[in-house]
Amino acid sequence: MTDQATPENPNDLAKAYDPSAIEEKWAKYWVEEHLFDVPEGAPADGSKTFTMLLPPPNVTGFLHMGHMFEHAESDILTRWHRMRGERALWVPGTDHAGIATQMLVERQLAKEGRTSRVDLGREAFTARVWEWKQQYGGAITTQMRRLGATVDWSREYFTMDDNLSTAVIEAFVRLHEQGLVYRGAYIVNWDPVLQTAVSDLEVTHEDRVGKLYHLRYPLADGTGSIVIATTRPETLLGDTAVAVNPTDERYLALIGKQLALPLTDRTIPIVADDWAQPEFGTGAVKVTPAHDPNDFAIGQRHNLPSINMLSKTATVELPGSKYDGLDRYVAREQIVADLDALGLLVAVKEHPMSVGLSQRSSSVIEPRLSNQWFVAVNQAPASGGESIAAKAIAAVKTGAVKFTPEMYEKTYNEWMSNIHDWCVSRQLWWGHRIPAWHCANHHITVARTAPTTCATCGSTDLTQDPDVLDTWFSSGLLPFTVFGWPTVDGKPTPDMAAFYPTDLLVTGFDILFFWVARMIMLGTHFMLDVPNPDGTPRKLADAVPFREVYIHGLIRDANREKMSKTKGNVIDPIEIIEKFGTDAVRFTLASQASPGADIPLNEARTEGYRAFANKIWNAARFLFMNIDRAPNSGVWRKRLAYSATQTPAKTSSISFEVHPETPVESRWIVSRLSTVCADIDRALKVYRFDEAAAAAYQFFWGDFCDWYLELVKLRLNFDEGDNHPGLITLGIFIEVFGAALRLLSPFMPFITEELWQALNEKLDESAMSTIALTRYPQASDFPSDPAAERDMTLLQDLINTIRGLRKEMQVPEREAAPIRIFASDPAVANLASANADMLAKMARVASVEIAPATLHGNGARSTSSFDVQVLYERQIDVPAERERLTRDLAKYEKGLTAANKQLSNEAFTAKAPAHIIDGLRKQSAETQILYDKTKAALEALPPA
RNA sequence: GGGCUGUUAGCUCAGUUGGUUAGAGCGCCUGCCUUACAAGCAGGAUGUCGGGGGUUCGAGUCCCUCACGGCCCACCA
Repeated sequence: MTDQATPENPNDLAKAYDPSAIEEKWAKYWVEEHLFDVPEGAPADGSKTFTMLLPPPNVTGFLHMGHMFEHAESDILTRWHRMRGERALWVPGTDHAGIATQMLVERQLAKEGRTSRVDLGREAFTARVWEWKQQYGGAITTQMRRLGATVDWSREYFTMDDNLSTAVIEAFVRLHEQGLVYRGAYIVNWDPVLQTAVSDLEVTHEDRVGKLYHLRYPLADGTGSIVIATTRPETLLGDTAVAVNPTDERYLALIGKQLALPLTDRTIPIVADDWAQPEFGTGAVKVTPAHDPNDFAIGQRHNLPSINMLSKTATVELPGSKYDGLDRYVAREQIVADLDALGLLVAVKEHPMSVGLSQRSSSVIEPRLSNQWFVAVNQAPASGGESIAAKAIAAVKTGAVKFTPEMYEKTYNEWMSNIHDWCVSRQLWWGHRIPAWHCANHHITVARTAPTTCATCGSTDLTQDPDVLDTWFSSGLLPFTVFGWPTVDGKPTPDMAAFYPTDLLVTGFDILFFWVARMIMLGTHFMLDVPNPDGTPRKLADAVPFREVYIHGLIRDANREKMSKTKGNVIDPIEIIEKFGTDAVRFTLASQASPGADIPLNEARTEGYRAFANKIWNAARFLFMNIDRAPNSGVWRKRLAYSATQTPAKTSSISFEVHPETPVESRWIVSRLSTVCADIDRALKVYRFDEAAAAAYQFFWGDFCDWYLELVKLRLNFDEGDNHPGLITLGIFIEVFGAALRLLSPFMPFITEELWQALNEKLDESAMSTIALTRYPQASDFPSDPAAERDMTLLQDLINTIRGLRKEMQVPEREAAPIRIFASDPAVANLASANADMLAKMARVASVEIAPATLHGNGARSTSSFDVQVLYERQIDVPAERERLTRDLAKYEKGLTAANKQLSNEAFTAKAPAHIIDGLRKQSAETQILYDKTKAALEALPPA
């Protein structure tokens, strides 16, 4: 704790809150004390569990604002559930991130001027990647520790850990056994820079203006020609047909004829296929089965050969051809020029098109025919049952998995219903190697461990498939592999029994298909085979990887722009944290977080929440100062003892004592506390972090500091012995403050921990422990007191009215002035006289005079229940007062007219619900009073 | 081509199933160093709820339409 005690400030907190002085200490404490580690298996005491999997960041990654946002939301929920007495488990880990990591190490090699990965060899290269991983990997998890994320570090995993790798192999082999994995030559998205296939999802599309070339292909018999249209003329070298639509009358006569393919010595047929659209281009399309997915399909339909004419690096690969070895774009220009020279270039038109780019390398994807491994997602397993996609669709349709916001269910269904087989092989070295072995006779043996002989021909000449699996294949298994799948005996492990299905997944929509959908597919597929803990067969509803998915928005900059390095508008979380403190940043994020909503980050807002932290800090200073002043009495110590023993497990038999003679502000604040507890719980249940944060903020600043803390200054007198009401008030003050800290703790863990422990220390509580393991305040813990709330509201009205009047009359800030209250209701008058000290403190009232009637005009301010005058020599500013009254009058008149018009509408009174009509009547009556009063006051003003 | 989504105060956003006079933070104006806090206190101003039409006793909220944004999916040579 910082120690800047001064005679003026007889407490030991610094005058302003300095996050940097305390955050590291607590971050370290939370980790080192293993406070959030969760033991294996179900809790012995039968308490509920709450389980989440951290979306594993790439091992190469650094923390950005998006992580911090996601982690803040997740941590708020985890802390909240934990404080509610649940066994909260948040499992962290990192992903080996095949492509990203391999790229990074390759780049490093290049920078060192060392040999390429190919020269290094596979074994040495992967060793090098592991080395890199040990040394630099997992920067994010280090940063997470500093930010106080309450994950269970004892369970931290890496997707290439031995047990997880074994599970990946098991999953692949089982899919193969079920006939759901196959290998074949298909058109895939080829990244010529990374030299690997990538899945459809890893291709992003960009609109560009390209060129559409019209090329003439002469008939082989010399009787004519046909003009085709293409955007990629270089692929002409791989053409094996030209297709026209069977209904296209222009070409009917040509169907079946042979064309002399220009620049080659090959002839190719003209085929009829529906794919060719008469309206597009010339209506005739060249068919290149090896380099276009549609052409591949046409090739299949018409039994056309495929000519693979592009290499792995997208250069022309046609030995003997003059174009052999040319880059695809160089070849394009060359070929167009050559065709032009031959008079076969008919036209070149600008053509808007969408170009497929590799998400990782940004290179233009080249569709390429190659041998790849696929997961058959639409096929029923050999052993029976439904396809992977069917189960994944059912999981969401039946509500076993729920999305927030709900609209993502639609997106998910749409995608899942049109899903293609999943290309899972990658031509990389870093990742889980595919457990398949090829023999010299081109047979493939898929096995859990390296086989000695080929399963088909018995050959012993075996080499393992060089490819590795898509990173998302392994991460898609995580919800059950982290809990011990596959199990030796087929029964669930204790962890699986306790924590699967997990309760919630917090993630962004950017990995909805990549990861969320894959987890649902693989979870429902594999876990359906694992029986329930009691031995009964598992149902789909309990095979799902998580019961709920909460999808958050994107972090944007202050102008709602997406953050990107090229735009240079990236906000570094560490920087902003150093500037404002972790709690302030967390609160900023929470205060704007509602399902699906993007977060525009602007510093002004964070500045405001830094001020909020400072406010909390200073409220503590004030409390501590009073504790120091107070005699060492059991009265308030009992209060704190009560507070400190509030463990999450204690869920009942709690009663907070408030005596009827306790001053109104204390009864009021306790009642408000009850309400705000309910509000926060309600909001967090539906992921309205913004509403929860606003409720906590408003309560602490608006109610607790602005009103309670000021009023309590009237009560905290300790010079009359042990049972003085001041001590009772101090006890309530301590308890409400403690509860407020606990309420805020999930949102602002650092400052609340610091102050909670400081408070405990101050009260010599020996059983000190982290605030994170105390009970989350519940509405039922505190008595609701409608009478106190009503009285307090009236007093606040009175004080606000007097303040406004004083301001208008320009009564000097420090000068007290007498007031006169006119109220027809004696209860109002009584309340005012009984709380004259409150009025004096809050509105500088010198004395209160009561007049039993109402007053119209004469410099009074009015509400519907009272009029009040400030008795001061200075006259009110007549023109200003007239202006204000005129404005009010117009407002009331408008409201009155509208209300009365509606009330006299028979259709309204006949159809509207009673409470609406009553409400409107009441409002109309009140407005009428205000109108009359205002009108009278206006008339009473001296003439202009 | 298909789908989703947004437009509310100068700025960034709330506004639950349609219901009483639309809110918050920041910013702005005025006055205060009032012993927890100037990262503070008190008071104040600010809205044709994107345009138009419809349903309804009643619309920021539901429907249609237009305008301008944003996002996702897709095998348009």
